[in-house]
Amino acid sequence: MDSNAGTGDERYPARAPSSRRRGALGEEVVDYLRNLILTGALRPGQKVDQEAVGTALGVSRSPIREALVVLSREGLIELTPRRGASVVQLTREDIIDHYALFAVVAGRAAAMAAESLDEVRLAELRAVHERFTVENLENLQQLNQAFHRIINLAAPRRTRWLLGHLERSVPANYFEFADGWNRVAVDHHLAILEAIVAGDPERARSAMEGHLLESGRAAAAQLDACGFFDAGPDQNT
Amino acid sequence: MDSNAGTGDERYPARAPSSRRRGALGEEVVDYLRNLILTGALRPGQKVDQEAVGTALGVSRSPIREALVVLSREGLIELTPRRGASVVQLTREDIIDHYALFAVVAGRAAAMAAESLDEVRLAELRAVHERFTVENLENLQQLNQAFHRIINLAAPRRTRWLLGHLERSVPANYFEFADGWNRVAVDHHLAILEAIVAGDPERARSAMEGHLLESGRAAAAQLDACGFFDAGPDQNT
DNA sequence: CGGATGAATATTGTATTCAAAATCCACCGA
DNA sequence: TCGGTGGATTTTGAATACAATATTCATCCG
Repeated sequence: MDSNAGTGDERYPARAPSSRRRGALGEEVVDYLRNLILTGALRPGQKVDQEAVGTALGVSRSPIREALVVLSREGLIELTPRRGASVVQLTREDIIDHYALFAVVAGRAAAMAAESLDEVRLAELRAVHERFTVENLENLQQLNQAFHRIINLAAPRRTRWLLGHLERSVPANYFEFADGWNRVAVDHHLAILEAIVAGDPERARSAMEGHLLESGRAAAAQLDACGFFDAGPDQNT
Repeated sequence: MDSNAGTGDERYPARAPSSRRRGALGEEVVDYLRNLILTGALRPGQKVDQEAVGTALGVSRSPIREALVVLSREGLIELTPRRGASVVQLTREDIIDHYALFAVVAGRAAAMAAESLDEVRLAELRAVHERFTVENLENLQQLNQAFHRIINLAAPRRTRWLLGHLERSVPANYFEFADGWNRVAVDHHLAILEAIVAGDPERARSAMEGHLLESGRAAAAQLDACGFFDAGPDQNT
């Protein structure tokens, strides 16, 4: 008697309509499903039941369909023509690889930041870094994003766009800052900051690359600990 | 009396149903629209009329909607919540930037290829390169893709995935091999090939990066000549 | 004569319906 | 007992229907 209470719901947690502005309903579904996947609630290989998700969120299948398309483009689910959507099995190699890509792209942004950031932005960057070192609260995630966002502002549009995508579609955001990882991150950020302040593109690049490669290792370790990689493909087709 | 013949069509060229396998109908629409955008038939800023596209292709709005989502994720169109889809204005900077991203990612793949390609793949690579130097036909595009695909095989899954995306969503594929660009490309490919054969990752990386940065410049020049960047945002909203 | 206002129209986002394909399940035969 | 076969059920992909918002266009007021 744990689920499937007669007429309605299933293994998808229901959710309140939540200020449903008409339009962009699809995005809501995307977030919902991405969370389920990246937190491991939906096991790899598991099939995504459109109808079930629909009733869980109280929407029709149309926006869900669109959400599935988005997630398939992000590489989180696989969309086989007449057989529906199933969660992709992310391996440790995928995570490491993903962060390596992140590293080269963000490294590019950092190099450009070292060349072109003005004093105002630099001050902002310093301020965010300062708060990052001080706070031991749980908005570390936000401060971290703010730090990187300022740097990314120096990159041209397409690069910013790609960085956004790379940032979104990886599970580690949810766990990265457990452990003492933030201690390490502070050091990394300091190195990046100094290189940018010094106006040294190559040093900024390699500092950023190193930071993200380390992040990848940390993320992989965290996911390992959470058993994210353990369960082989779920066999409920 | 050029278009709008009474009841039906519009500025979207009609197209035969073309072996419509049920399922993956959305992909067909994606290709159709991407062509229109990347060849410049659809001007930047121009709005995409779902209904019109639907009647032009003889399908309903559902698959078109999905296609628009895909293209928005590729950065080719912008999707504003209650106002529909409009073609993104790609600037010269976007193209250059795009190729720069392509360069760092493909460079990574080339470096890995230099480390891990086995004799069989190397032979394939040499063969493709050989045909590339000889042929002056118009399947240069395909040979070029084959060349890069073999190299990309050495990269891990996520990198291959990203390369696929980067390759698709850029207009230059349609024009790159005009002019005497293929003469230059042959030299570049040779340098890459030699570096990989020599098993020198760093040389392979920088050869590949250089190749793609040059490609970017060539592509931008081509697009320039075609007037791709000229027309400011079309004002038919 | 110009600009604001409001109804008429068009277009979107979402829900619902429908046909085809896939999955499931019971029955049959070896 | 096991595997194949045929039909019932489920689920998908696409088309249609409907409600809400945008847009257009004509009118009215300054």
